[in-house]
Amino acid sequence: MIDKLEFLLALAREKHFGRAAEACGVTQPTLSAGVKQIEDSFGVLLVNRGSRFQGFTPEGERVLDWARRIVGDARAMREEVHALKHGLVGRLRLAAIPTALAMVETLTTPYRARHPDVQFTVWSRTSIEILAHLENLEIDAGLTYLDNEPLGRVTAVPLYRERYRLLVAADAPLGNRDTVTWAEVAKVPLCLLTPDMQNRRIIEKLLRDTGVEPQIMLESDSMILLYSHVRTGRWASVMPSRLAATLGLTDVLRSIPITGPESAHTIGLVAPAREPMTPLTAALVAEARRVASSLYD
Amino acid sequence: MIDKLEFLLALAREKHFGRAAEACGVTQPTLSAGVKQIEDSFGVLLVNRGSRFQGFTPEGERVLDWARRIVGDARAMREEVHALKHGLVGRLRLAAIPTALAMVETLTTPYRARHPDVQFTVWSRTSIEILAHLENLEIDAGLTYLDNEPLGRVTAVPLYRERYRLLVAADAPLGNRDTVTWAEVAKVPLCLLTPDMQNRRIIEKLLRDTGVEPQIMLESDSMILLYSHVRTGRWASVMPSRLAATLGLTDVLRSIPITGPESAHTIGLVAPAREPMTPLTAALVAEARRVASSLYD
DNA sequence: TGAGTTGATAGATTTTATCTATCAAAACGG
DNA sequence: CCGTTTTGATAGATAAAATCTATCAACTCA
Repeated sequence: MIDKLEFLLALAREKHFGRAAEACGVTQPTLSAGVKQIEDSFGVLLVNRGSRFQGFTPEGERVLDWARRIVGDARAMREEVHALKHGLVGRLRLAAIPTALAMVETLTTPYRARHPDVQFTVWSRTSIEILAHLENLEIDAGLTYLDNEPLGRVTAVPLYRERYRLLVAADAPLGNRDTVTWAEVAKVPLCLLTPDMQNRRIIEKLLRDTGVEPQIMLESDSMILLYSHVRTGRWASVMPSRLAATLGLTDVLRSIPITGPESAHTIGLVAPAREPMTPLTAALVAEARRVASSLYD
Repeated sequence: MIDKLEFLLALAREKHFGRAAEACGVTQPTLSAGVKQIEDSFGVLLVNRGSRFQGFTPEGERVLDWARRIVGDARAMREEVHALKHGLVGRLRLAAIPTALAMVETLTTPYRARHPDVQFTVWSRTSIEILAHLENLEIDAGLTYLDNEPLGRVTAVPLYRERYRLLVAADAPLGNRDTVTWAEVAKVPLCLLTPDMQNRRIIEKLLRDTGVEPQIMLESDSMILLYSHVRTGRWASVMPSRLAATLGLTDVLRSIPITGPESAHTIGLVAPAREPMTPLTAALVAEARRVASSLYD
């Protein structure tokens, strides 16, 4: 039964019987039969078909919701029993928004000191993708904005607040200033994240609110790419202050506080609101709570 | 997998492989194999055995906890899908403490008016049994005390407060009074519920607190039996006022308010804290919230 | 129209689940 | 202390299911 529910989850993820089957490690007829069996046992069609996958019926959506929970609980049960016997061992699957990637270390380092046998996989994702992956049990926790998108059924631990700085060469326009305003920044050609990133949307709104149309000369989904451009001293960018500090400055590069309208954007850890959580995730949330006090201002 | 977890739940209930198997509708070797299979898949012993069932290991208790949730969620999923197709149909399994039995009607009658196809099974149980049955998924909801025993993971809806009256013949001692005190009641020979009932313990404490050793002439787990004795006019009892009113008085029988220390005992509906609840249970909780306002004072 | 995609179906095969029958160990009772 | 009963494990046979390969029909798109 639970494996059939996993078929459904894979189908929701892949929107394709063949690929869902592959993801589950079975053949396509097996997955089709599994889905059909759930439908028969419930006496309701769950998937709209017509020579191809066409989404779920309303009943299917409800079953999907339950399936996520049941499958998640079943995994949590396995993990907990395993932890009782072998201690905290396994792999935590995390995702973080690009501007928070450099902060992941503040969680993983003390976590590893406490639980040396836990391994990590960390993906760089948009805030929306992080919530979707959390929902689909593809990650155990995420680092993302807590105060914008609706979060859903998650436990959230605030970690710190994003404040922005202009990264610019000392000999470029504005490069000699101690502080700048958003209105001034809006007139500088910038390198920013791609528009699917919430950070880009936040910064772009702050810039536009000054009445000036910002010039985005270069965009990327990689902070490393942005930073490597800015480092040449020939490009400018706006970055969270902590990130700028982590990446480090050169003698030609300055990180200048931006004054003016402060928009509060809290970044924190999000994990499924499962009670109890899996031991690995529970330990991460505990670590986040500990770390939060030393970061948050 | 889920059916194996049901085996575990049955075993926890019956504490006996043979009876658990019978309860699941399988043979004993089948159930034994099912339990063993879970143990193998987790790599941990869950049940202490030694020629007979000897309880669960610590890991077993944890698995049991998860199993209750997973099995409950799986049932809720089935019920919800069924309700989407056929409306609210099925059977609600309830239990109530004896003194609340006469109040069940205030929930079931309006419920039935709204959902005519739902059937009911109602058991008379002690407050402790009700919580245990709720835990074991043997009932969907219960009517019991909300403010004494620890309730556990349940949703509780307060319905009304139990206040006590002396039921006594008009020509018996105290029979001519408009009010009596607990100290006076303690000197009258009484019929009460058996000591496993919380109501008995509550009343007995109120009586003892007056310093007099109460005389319990007759005890039973059935309110009907107590009432039929009191109705003869030759026995006396202490009952919640609402119950006395429901059962009705005769011309020789009086229901006299008891003054003195008021101990608050709220009675309410308890249902599993599942999110979302099964549709049948959700409707009952909704009904309870509606009814509560008209009952509670 | 023809190649490529997609999911359902048929039939064979393997795997799993379950049953009956039996056994060994412990508990019980005189 | 010895038969009897209770209890859960085990063996072997059988039934049920899950899964695979191969194929098909419907649709899509160039």
